[in-house]
Amino acid sequence: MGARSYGQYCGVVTALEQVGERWALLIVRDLLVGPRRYGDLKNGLPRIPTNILSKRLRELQDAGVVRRVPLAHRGLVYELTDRGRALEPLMLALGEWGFGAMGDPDPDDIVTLDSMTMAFRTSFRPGVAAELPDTRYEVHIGPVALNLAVDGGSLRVRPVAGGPLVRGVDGDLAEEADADLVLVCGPGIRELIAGRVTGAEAIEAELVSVQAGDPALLDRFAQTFHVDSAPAPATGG
Amino acid sequence: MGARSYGQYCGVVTALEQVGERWALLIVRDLLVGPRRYGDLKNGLPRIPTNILSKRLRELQDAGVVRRVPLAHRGLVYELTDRGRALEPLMLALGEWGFGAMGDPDPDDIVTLDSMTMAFRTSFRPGVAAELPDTRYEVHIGPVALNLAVDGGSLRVRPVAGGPLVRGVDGDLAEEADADLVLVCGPGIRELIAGRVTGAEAIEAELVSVQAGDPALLDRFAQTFHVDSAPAPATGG
DNA sequence: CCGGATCCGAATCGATACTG
DNA sequence: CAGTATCGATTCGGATCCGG
Repeated sequence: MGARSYGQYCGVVTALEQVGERWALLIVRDLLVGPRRYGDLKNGLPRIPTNILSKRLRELQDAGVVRRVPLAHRGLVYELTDRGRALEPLMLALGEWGFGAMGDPDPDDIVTLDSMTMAFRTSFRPGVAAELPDTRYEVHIGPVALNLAVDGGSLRVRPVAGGPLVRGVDGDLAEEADADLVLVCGPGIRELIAGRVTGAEAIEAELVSVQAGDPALLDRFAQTFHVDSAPAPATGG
Repeated sequence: MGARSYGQYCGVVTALEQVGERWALLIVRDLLVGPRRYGDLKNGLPRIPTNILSKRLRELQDAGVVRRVPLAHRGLVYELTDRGRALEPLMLALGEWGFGAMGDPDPDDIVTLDSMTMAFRTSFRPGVAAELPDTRYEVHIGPVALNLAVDGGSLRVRPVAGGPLVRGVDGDLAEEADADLVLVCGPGIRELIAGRVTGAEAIEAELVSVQAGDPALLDRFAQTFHVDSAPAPATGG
């Protein structure tokens, strides 16, 4: 038994020993979005030391969470195994709980494509969405631009091709026209997702700005993507 | 922003910064069972250095997860705030995922009352239990003895009064008679909870030993307390 | 005994530089 | 691109000590 073991025979301990080290779950978070190269991960986690990234990837492979896959021509990607993908419910629970503690960003906090992708997956409510018309949202938040396609009770999150707001200058508006609602927002979007403001209030307070589409769709957006600020503990304990 | 910050504006990061440090979630795990004194926590986590326990408790208070409550006469207990209790779904997800990676215990791994209590909460299936007759189980696993009272779709886990198997010598069998099934088991109980063996097979392989009650109830136990070895990832991503 | 605080060696982490 | 090597800064772990 390693000196760094928690020394208990318990599922929680086993989990923490496999994915509880610093940075490990953030690597998993990004890999839940899709396979990533070493450099992608490094870019998505700018403050991770490269030696730690390397070490964690080896540990995650040893734990059977991550797999190394050679790419067709050259290079390679890391991807989650089935066991790694089974961490998704845990990741969503973590993001949901953390949402309730988010304040305003520190001056040099960054926002990444993968973290926002998982954030929208976290707040997505399939049951509610299934009762609403299919809708496509385009959300710009800082340097990140995402396309959210709600289709029945399922959600697909993709980066907007061409990046944030650099389209349109040469007439390539095909995709933008695709979205029913195009939003530009900042951290204040939390208020909308937490249900602390209505769509109209969010626009009024300039928490979000509607670039295209019917502003009334903002309330549908808020119903679809919602996190309770004070999640109720599970019953039956 | 601290040098130890992950530097991202993201719910997962916020959560990890509040409860992602070493030992923090194990403290929360034990507090999910009930309020605990400093010495209780130290006992339940024998390998935690006392300075770390002290530091974590302060951090968890700063994060609004834990509260310090003076006791009636003297002493004090730590207890979870509402926000701390909201970590229960996360904890169950962690325990469930970790269950699938548990092997046999290391020679000096220990088992504690609180970790086993959370383990049974993790594997409890309210929906299944509601379809089955109410049942009371008494489970002895190493030094730990628990009483599991399944009542409709809810579960109550309590330590067996008097501790493990020291009752009976003086005729105090009132509580034991209360249980419909009394089990003594070791790590092999995993096989039963994972559904890899039937109740009869578990007895045959000596994974569990039935001290009292109808051995046929073992299958009801396995239906009630069950963890899928390969949990399916959530859909809709 | 309870609830910590203090001290110190060992291990880990973070930042930067460097290599196939 | 995909890491390894190195080294100072932190944190962790283990033990001891202290006040009530």
